[in-house]
Amino acid sequence: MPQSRRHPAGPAPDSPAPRPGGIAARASAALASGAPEASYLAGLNPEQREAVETLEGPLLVLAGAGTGKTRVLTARVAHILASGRAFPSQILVVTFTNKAAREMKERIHAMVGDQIEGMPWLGTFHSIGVRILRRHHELVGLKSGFTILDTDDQIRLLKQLLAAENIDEKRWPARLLASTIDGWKNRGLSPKDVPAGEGAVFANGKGGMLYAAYQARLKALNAVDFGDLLLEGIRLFRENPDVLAEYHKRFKYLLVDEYQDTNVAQYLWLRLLAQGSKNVCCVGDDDQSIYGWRGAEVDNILRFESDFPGAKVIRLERNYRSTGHILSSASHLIAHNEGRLGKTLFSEGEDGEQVSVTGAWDSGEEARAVGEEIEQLQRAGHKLSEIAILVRASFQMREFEDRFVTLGMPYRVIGGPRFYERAEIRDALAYLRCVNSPADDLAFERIVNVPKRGIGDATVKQIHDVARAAGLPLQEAARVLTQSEELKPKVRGTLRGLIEAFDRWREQARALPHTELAEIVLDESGYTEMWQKDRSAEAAGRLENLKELVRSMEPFENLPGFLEHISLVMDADNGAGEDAVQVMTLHSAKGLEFDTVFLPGWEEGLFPHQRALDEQGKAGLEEERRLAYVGITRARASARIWFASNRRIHGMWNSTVPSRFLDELPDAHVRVEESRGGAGWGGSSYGGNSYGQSRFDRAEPFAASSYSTPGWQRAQASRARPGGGFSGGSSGGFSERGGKSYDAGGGRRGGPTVIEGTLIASSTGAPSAFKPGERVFHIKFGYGEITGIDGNKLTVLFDKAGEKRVLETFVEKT
DNA sequence: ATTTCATGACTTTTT
DNA sequence: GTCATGAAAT
Repeated sequence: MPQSRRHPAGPAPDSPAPRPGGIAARASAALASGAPEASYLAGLNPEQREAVETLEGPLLVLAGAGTGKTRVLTARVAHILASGRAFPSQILVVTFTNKAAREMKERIHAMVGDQIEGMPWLGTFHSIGVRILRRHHELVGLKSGFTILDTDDQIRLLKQLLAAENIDEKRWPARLLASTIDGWKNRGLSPKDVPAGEGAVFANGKGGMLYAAYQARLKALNAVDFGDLLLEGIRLFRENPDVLAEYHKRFKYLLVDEYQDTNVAQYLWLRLLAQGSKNVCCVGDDDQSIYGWRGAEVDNILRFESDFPGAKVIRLERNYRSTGHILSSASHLIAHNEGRLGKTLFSEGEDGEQVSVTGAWDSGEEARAVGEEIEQLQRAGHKLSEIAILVRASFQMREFEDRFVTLGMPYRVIGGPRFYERAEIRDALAYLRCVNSPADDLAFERIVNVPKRGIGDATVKQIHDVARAAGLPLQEAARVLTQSEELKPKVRGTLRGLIEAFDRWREQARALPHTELAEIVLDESGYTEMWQKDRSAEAAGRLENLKELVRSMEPFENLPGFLEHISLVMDADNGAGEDAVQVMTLHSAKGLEFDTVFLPGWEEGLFPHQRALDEQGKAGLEEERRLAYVGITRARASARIWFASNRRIHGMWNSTVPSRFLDELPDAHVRVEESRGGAGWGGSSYGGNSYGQSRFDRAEPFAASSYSTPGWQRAQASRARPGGGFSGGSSGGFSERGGKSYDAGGGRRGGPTVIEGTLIASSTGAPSAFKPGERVFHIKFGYGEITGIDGNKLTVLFDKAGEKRVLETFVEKT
């Protein structure tokens, strides 16, 4: 690592002392004189290399899917350091997620070694935002040690405000107000900036006022929400030019990842900081902008050149991930969008396998067939962790999960409720927050009656009244109240017990390590016991989570340190690595890649989602299309798209029409397949033939729907075509206009309906160790009673989940 | 104060 | 159909 030696050893990392001239000159001289190429440049293609080496002035790197965007960012940091143009502490690197920040950190570490230790300004927008606010808290009217509210706290606070204003929470839910305020904050609007008309939309003109009241409450609680971390930062910079100037001096180079996801507030924040050195490098892909619904402005990336005068744009179009057919399909699809900066991805790899499109009769068959294909892949030696199922909406996951549970196929759901969002974790954290800070009213409110200890709404209201009257935090108010005669003796006793417990824990906190303290708190509060008594399926997992929480505290110095970290980093590393099929939404798949990707549910209404079309019109459609593009480009070698002809929506069975996106795929790169599993596999898991019959009843107009016209037209056409039958047969239905024709799986089913029962009957084996009537426990479904046994498959009536068929290896006797 | 019942929503999700 | 939330019943 020659670059580490080039670095001056003299000044402390944080000292600005810029004397890059001499070093830079030496570095470039070394490069020019044909010195051995720096290791971080090895293997970069010409465009990547240009993006790494163009250090001065604004730069936009348009990096298509799989073109080595992170590689460029990390190499660029290495290059800045190696050339001695800046100290590690003078580089600002912002990402969106903690995960991205972590990965970036690791990869930079691999390149530059310990210099990464001197980079405190690598993190998410929000973590850097807090860092700045903590340094200048007094300038924005906050006391040191201000707390950061999570969404739950936010909603609770808003509910109180709505109640105080006598606004009907039914008609104007706090949740809606929260997202409205969030939206304003995303757009960089403080209460006075909200256009009057917009502020009036909520609760008959009270929206703007509520926003202002909310901000006032935050200040009173010495708290900020996530939006404030940026918004207050912007205000700080605008009102204090000297502070801004300090940061201008500090940040010589700014790097931004996933620029297409920035919202207006983030853009403003960044622009203020970038006005200093002007060396701002944004990396992103307008075609992967899929977060418009939470405030991301594709416009930011489209406007980059005019926002940052003199900006240079470099396109990375050489794809290293996917095979030819996959890449061509994705490119052809995304080309239907207008308003793109435009990139043409190419690869030098092989064409590989075509993208397959398969129709299934219904979502159940879709899951079954996909499950079967995965079993085949597994038998062929594919790793399960290289197979992903990417769905549009999370409700689609359940059917796959159920299927995998039945098959005994290991799977892992990515996303879903995150670790720190789980109720038990939030409760535990609320206890710790109360110990840490007696003034944390929101935390106190959360746990005052968890576990149930008889302190209900009425008592809480009394505490509130005392608190408001005396200007005390809730905990202190509660203490005062227990000293008075106002409470019933029983309630008074328990409340006093709780307050005393907190006092005791606070005392112990001085002496004990914080992990031990946490265990004591959870134990003595009765919280652990509450879950131990719980007989539901999740209880065991929750207790496990609590243990995990305590473990996760270990690396931290003390309790406050841990709590600060937690409020920003709401994710935990859910132990990856095991060999399991990955199930997730398209959104959470961004940035990942797999050998094989299944893309189920490509039907009008689901994908593109009806609501995106209704609410956002063309912009919504284009974002959905970008989502489709993201989905296809996740695949290295195999992309398999599915659609079902029937799907249950809100509990009702609906006929569906294949997605218009299927029309937009290029014929040459797509292979239309018939659903595997034909007769004998179709049908429902209920095993009832009444359902099989109804299938035929409903099937007629839809099963053979060709999709060479846009979705809704197709729907009209197929309805208007009574002769168009399901009986198209295994020849693959018929096609209009010579276009592609998709035959839903049901189409080739000519004979009598064979239900899954045949399969079950054939799976006889050794006598089961279980008996009907026995109580069992299942990791996913909880407790239940065996109602039937068939070989190694049990039918169990679960207390919570209803009747399910499961493999006996997945249950244990209770 | 707690349990049970009914009502309504039901895309995506980070910080 | 299913889940969460809020109001009536206990």
